[in-house]
Amino acid sequence: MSDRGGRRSAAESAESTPRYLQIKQAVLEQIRSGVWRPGDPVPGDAEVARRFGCARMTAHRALRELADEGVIERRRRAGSRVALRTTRSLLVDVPRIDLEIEATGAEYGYRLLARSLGRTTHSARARLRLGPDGRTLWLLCLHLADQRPYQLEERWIDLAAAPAAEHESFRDIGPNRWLLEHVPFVGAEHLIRAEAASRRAARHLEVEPGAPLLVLERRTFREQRVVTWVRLAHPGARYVLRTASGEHG
Amino acid sequence: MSDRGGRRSAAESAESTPRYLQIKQAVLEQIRSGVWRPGDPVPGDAEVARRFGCARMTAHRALRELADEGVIERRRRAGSRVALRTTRSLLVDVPRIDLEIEATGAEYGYRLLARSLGRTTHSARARLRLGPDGRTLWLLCLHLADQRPYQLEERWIDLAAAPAAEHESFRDIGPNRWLLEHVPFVGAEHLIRAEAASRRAARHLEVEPGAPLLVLERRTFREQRVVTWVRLAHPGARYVLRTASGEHG
DNA sequence: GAGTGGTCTAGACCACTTT
DNA sequence: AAGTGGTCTAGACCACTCA
Repeated sequence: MSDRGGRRSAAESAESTPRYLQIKQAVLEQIRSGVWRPGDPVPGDAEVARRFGCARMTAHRALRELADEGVIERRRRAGSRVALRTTRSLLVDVPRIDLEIEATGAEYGYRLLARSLGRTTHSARARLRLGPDGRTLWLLCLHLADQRPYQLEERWIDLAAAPAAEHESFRDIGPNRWLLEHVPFVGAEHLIRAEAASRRAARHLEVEPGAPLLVLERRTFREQRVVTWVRLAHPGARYVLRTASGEHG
Repeated sequence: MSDRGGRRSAAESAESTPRYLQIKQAVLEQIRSGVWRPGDPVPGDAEVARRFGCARMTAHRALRELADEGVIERRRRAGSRVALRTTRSLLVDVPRIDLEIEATGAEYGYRLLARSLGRTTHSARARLRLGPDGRTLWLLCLHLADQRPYQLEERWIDLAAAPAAEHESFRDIGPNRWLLEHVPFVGAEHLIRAEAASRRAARHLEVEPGAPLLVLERRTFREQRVVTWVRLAHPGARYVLRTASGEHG
């Protein structure tokens, strides 16, 4: 009588694909093939439920997910339409550095280059939204893949937000991994830019000064406070960011 | 008797926030505050439904969305746990160039620098997955903000996938906008890298040769076929990519 | 005012995984 | 074998918005 829940006739679907996914795929197919173009109306909950012979909730879930993904736009009374996609959003994966390197089969290496308490620059203070009495820990680290420089990490940690960091040497464990394990759950804000390598960065990354670097800056939040700010620099010639799988066109 | 559907006692929630969102927020709060740490068990559908006095479907939706967002991990029989977040996924906004520039208050400008039929390089052929007889249109365009170079766009279009492009001059409309309006719906694949400016790119972007450029490459698909491949280069000193709003930490 | 989407329920069956 | 998540239903009420 049914294949995975509810009541569905066997004739309607020999597949085990959930009904709401079948609906999503059918709608996407209409859009992909160009039958329904941007701005065109899309059948609503009731119509889809009727066509597919399912409950409105099932049709609704399919259409709601398509709306969440930006494929269609839904408005009460006005109905649903194929979205006018003016912006593309792009889901980029930023894995933990050691796992990323080991995933390629290379050997991961880590070196702490410098560690300093209290030497807080003015700009770091601003980026951390630090008060005048705020204390920070500053770290400079190098991550290596098969003994070659892979990423230069410069980091500030607000010691009020993560006090335990003061007593951690960071000689054997990278700050990223340490923070992931010691700061529970956080939001983040990222910038991606291209920069010319400074003399210091060039020396550590073993590139020419002025060489292009792909730089990722991240501010990490916990309850409105900036816990840490980090700058991750990669030699441009050896590194790319890729979109995660899935359709985010 | 209820405030937005179903049956809910007024005492339970004077707010108009949907029940499933209240549940999501409550779970997130436990995780954010560190009460539930990565790897810790999270109450399942039935338990949440009991605690919040709602139907299991409502609890299920909240937990399912948290799982979709990567906050928790769910496994049958084993139950739900706070996710061990080893990778960060990062949602980057790539708006349509003209809207992006005009949003800053600057005047948008566009210039077609070159247009060529059939001059398909070997590497372009490979990137487009083109057969030996495939024909392409090649374009080089410059996008300006207040008369200053902002983005250099180099593009190949597979004429078999978008035949109408052959008869479009692209002198007055950018290929991005044209394609958005003429190719219905597509998937895409992105690369982000830092590169040193070639002589040609430097001349057009008015930077020194070798200056760092932030380069975004995009392959756009329609039904398994590559419709177009584009390389968007920005002067590193004047451009950053930002994450879209929301928590993707 | 009427139609559309948004949410909720109570119950149901199934699939998967661990015990 | 049992417990958990995954899906589905039929019905319901509400909110928003357009005509």
